[in-house]
Amino acid sequence: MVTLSLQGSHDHQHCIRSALQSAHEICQQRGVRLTELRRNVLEFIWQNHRPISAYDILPQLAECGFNSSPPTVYRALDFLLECGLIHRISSLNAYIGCSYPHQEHAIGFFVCQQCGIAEELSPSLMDTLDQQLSTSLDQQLGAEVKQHTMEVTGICRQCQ
Amino acid sequence: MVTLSLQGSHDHQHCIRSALQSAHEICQQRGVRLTELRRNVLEFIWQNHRPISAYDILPQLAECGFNSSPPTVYRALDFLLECGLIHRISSLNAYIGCSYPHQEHAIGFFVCQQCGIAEELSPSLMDTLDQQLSTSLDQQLGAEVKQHTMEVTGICRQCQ
DNA sequence: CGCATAATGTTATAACATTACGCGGTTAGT
DNA sequence: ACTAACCGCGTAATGTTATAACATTATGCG
Repeated sequence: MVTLSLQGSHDHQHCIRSALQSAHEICQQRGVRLTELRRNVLEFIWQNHRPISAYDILPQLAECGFNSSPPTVYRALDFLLECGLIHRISSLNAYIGCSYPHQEHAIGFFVCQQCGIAEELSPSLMDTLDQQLSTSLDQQLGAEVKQHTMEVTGICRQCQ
Repeated sequence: MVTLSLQGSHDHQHCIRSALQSAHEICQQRGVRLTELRRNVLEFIWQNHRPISAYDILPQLAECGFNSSPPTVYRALDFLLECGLIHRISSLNAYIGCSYPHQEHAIGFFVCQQCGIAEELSPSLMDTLDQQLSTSLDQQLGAEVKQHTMEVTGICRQCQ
């Protein structure tokens, strides 16, 4: 699933449905429960391709009649992160849906400085970078790479 | 200046002196003032190769007789960031001295999960990654890269 | 049913960062 | 030398993000 969110308009309802469907499959596969609360949080995150903060989710939970205190949303976020259904963009303290939930992959994002939209870097691109990195880090520092996250900022096509 | 902090023991006094010397030069060059407060903060950050949080710096400022309230330290941090003398590692909410203060460069770090030490990725490695990225992002998203930060975690040589 | 465990509710607090206002010293223009 | 503008810093208050600790409710299983 590739969202193409930066490549012009798209059927975002499709993104949402697809994300929920994937979540369903992955949770089933893992034997964990996609509860209503968790599904709601995931849906809020998928409202658009903009990273959303934990505290922006809280009032939306309140509207749906859920308890809305920080632990509630953070527990749901932790669960979704754990399942690889969402990612955290640490430079923004914000969360965003994973565009490639069915594959293990290194995590990277392009974030537009202007409009705030974010697009996940493709696993294949991340793989390429990964190889460069692993080799170089081993050579230069004798260090072993476990995981990496990458946050690139720039100007997206629409804003140019 | 390459710190080699992950490659075994090193003369850390040299790191500190070198960092302060560079800071002096760069500030002079830019026509900005490296005040006592700012120099002290830089020195605290260079105590070791571990990222340090803003709130860890505060009590140390207090010991030296400086005012110690958040704005004081954040102003100094902003100044040092602006001058490229330190970097912020956003996944840790922490700050660390720049190992390559004399060159403009993309910013990346290796962080050891075990011991917390951090090492800046060399500008040459970052350049290589940069090229990959710029090309791919242009092709895949039509987006233009302005800046990127990279945070890689793993196990350093000492901890292996 | 009765139990173990998972999920959520609730209260409080920790950790990180910024806004707003003011004051004293330095400096540039007249 | 006067003074207006700016810079660096002090201070108080507040905003934002995240977690700890404990209580309660829901779910699944023997």
